[in-house]
Amino acid sequence: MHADLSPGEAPRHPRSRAPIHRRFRRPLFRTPHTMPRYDPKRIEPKWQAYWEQNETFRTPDFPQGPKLYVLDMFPYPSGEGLHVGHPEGYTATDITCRFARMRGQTVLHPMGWDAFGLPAEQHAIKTGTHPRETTYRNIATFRRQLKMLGFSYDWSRELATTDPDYFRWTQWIFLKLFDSWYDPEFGWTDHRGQARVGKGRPIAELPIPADIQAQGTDAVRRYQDRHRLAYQQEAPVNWCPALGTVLANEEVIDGKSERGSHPVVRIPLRQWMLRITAYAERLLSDLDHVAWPESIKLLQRNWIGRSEGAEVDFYIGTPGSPANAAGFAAWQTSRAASRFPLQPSEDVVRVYTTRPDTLYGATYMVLAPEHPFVDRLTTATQRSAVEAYRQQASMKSDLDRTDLAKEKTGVFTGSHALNPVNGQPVPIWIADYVLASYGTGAIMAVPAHDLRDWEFAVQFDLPIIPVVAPPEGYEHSRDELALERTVKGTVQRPFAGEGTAIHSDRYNGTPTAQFKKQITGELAERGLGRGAVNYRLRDWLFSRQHFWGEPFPIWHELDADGNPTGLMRTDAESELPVLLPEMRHFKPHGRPEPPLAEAPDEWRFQTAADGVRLARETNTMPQWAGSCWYYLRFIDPKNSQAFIDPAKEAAWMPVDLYIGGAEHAVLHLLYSRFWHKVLYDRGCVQGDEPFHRLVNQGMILGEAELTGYQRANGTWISARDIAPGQTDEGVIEKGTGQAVKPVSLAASQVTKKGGDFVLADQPEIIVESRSFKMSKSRGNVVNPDVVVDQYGADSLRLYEMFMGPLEATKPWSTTGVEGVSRFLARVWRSITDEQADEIRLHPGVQNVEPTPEQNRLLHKTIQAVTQDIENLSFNTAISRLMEFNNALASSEVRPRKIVEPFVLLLAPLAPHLAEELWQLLGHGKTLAYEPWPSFDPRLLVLAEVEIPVQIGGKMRGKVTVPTGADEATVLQAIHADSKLGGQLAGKQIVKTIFVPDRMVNLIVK
RNA sequence: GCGAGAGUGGCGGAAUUGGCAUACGCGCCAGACUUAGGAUCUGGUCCCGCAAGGGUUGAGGGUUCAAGUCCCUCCUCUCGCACCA
Repeated sequence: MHADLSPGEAPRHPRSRAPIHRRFRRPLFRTPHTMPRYDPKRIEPKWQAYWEQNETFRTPDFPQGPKLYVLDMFPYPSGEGLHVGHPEGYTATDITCRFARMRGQTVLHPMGWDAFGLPAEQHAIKTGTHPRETTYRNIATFRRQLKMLGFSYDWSRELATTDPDYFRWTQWIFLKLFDSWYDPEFGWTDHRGQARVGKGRPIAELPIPADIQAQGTDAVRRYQDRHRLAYQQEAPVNWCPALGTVLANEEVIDGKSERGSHPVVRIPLRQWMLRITAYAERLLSDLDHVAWPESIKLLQRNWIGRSEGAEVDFYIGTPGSPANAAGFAAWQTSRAASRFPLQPSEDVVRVYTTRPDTLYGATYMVLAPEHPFVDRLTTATQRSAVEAYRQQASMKSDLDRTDLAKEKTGVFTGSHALNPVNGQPVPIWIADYVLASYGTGAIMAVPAHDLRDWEFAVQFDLPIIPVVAPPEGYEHSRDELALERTVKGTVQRPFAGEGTAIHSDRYNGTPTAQFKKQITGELAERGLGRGAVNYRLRDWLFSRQHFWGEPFPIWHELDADGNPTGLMRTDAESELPVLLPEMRHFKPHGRPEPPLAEAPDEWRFQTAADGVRLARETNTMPQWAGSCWYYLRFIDPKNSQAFIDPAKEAAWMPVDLYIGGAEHAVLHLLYSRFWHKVLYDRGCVQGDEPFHRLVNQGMILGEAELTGYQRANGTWISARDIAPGQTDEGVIEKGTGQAVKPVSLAASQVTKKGGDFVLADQPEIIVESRSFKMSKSRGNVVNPDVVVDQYGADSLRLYEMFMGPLEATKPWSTTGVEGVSRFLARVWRSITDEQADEIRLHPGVQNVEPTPEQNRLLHKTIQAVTQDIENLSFNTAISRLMEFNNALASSEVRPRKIVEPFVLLLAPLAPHLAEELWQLLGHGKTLAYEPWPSFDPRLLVLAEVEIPVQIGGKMRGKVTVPTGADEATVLQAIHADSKLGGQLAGKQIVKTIFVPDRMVNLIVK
């Protein structure tokens, strides 16, 4: 896809050249004896061993003094090993932790492994290696790599989600979810003392309706099962018959399997669901209590997708007796008495709408193809068409169905419903643009005021009645204009905004907002509708058809024939963990069932004490499960009595700083918050939000690449003339549609012209310059092992922090690493004696008082570095340290009083080098708990300041005046200045803007 | 399409939140030490101009004594969502 050879240039490997030369040549050409140069290969393992042996970063069970819980999103230990993206966030947290320790905080900073997951299982299918083996081998690699980078984790708290000691409690939490129901009306007071309504409660407290009670214990159990936060439902899965396995959504691309491109069908399978929707409102409103980036909060808000509107019932008559005027009248009368029922009755289709004010414009209805009433509403003449349509729709995934580019499709059922406000019959259609899983799975279609309905109505020639007049001077949106049509010479357009009611009986003239409120109230009074809130958020599909996941602690009861009865039992808490069975073969067995269906019988079945045959649940939990609560277990990782000791939980939670990739902005963070809230409701934890402050580190891209484009005949073509996007064949020329070949170019072949890069010998050809996401296929992945080998861990850490703001996306640059590596070597040389044969202090490092200038710079640096680290602005902290070192290196005398604090300032960022220098300065133990240097603000003040002078808003010069000088003194200095005074001569100062110690602006005439 | 964020030297990026634009690093140029240098050190490096001076923060407009920073219009890029009634 990407040609690697640049014309006329020998192939070149960007990373391999310089360092090899340096390693071999430097000692050879050095002066006779080897000088004690900066040597990370010696220093770094030495201090890593020291920290490990002395348990320097071991965290006590309870904080002594102020606590700080700093957490990284723990990695999935892939077979590829650590990526340079990982150490970015990890370095940021490590700096924060080291800094906090020096400031006297007790820091909890743990690391672990999100170790269940598909790749290990796929590897097992291919090679027969047990996923456990692969996983623990990968973990060992990751652990080695992280230790090599010198992170100050408390490794005694390490955990993996695959450890039975860990997933024992994952299963335990599942049982809590299974044992809970959500009571939306329960009033209580939260830990902030605020009154709340709605809480997760023990299932034993679920009120059982009398009619259910009367049907016996099995009925009661089924009723309870329907209300649990963990419940079962038939849900479609991606079944690939050719591969004989069920696929995850991300393994399906365009309806075909990612591997092999085999067709994938959607078939319903019994699935576990978690009722996260019950917590939608709290997940939304509690975002106000956390210090997260607004953008992430917004993402979550959009994902939850709250909307307000109304539910309205449309009368359809009873099965066998379709809607008629008499039935409609009777229904209205009975509804006025009974009010609006919680569950829709058999004689209505219930719709959800955000625009109840457009009820008079509803000219048809649409049900989702899966709506339970479709069968009964389909008339004989329509039956075959409806069946065919439903069949077709069931094959499509949600993704296919929501493909916007497509025309709307649908089929008439043959039946009609009656509009509750005017009794008008409206035809009932089914169409896949209505989703079964949102709202009530049915809509009233108001084509005049909904773009989707408009499109559908035009497609199937259904009536369009405008019922809202746009406000005066309304300009139609681009989308509205795109759907414009002309009927008998009149232009018609949909209008989706708010305005004033027309063609709506006595409501005519009512503004939209008022109309909504009014009609919702009136419908409610007549028992025909009610105000309703809906969420885009769906319940969480919590089961996977995989082997390498947590087994569910659930048994299914079997009848005499060995068929499941639908009733369930749980494993007792004391029987946890439920371990995975020992299996040898991981190959798919060819049936749409989980691999665990092949487990040995002794794992699969048992007979309960009461003689009932039980079959174990064979689905496993998704990878999200283990990461939902790991932050809690880190606080008390070895506890065998409880998932966490409540006293420790109270002492350490919440997580004060959580850093990780933005790719988890929605799902992981939403799922964790949900579990935490359930645990909170059930009294297992004491706060309702787990992560106080969240920061997303940006992505690190590969090194910038210059790309030119060449036609088949070898002529160049400007990047401007390349069609946007790519096809399978590669890149296409805009005008001709001809395929062109991308060619990597060397920097020497390219120059800058205007805002573009162009070919040096053909300046009319524009070349593309950009960085790409690191990927194996592109070959631009940077391996941390290689970087550490060549430059050392401190250099890698420092470079990743120096690249730019933590949250920004930024390209890798090998020369940039060399730059920071040179800085560390300069620090080494400014404190050690490079002339000596052995390592010793630089002769300039003396026990003398610093000059006022040196002292001022030190205090300025302390102030700036302190602030920068607090703000996670590590790039500027590093540049401050560079400035300081530049000054230090250029002065003959380097007083200890400024060298020592400088080493301490460097310590969080480059801990190995700092420890080594600290030791060299004569200190006997680690600097990890040395007090952070403080600064004296009085020392920051200069005796004199240079003030910029503007005349008429333009910079004209500068004057030097005593600090704090008043306006008159400064003006005097300006007039005395030869240049400035001259410019003012003969002019009249109309106005003076004076900012003390900052600037002066003179307005002259 | 909708939502969010971002556009500053050859490159990564700074800029007391409206007050000296381009800190720091890379790269490049020159010099020093050298048999040699891709090590190290010194100096230079936004653009035009010999200079005086003028210009410059994606483009255009506005507010202000003063705009990279605030407001409006537009362009480009990145990320997220995408028939949610």
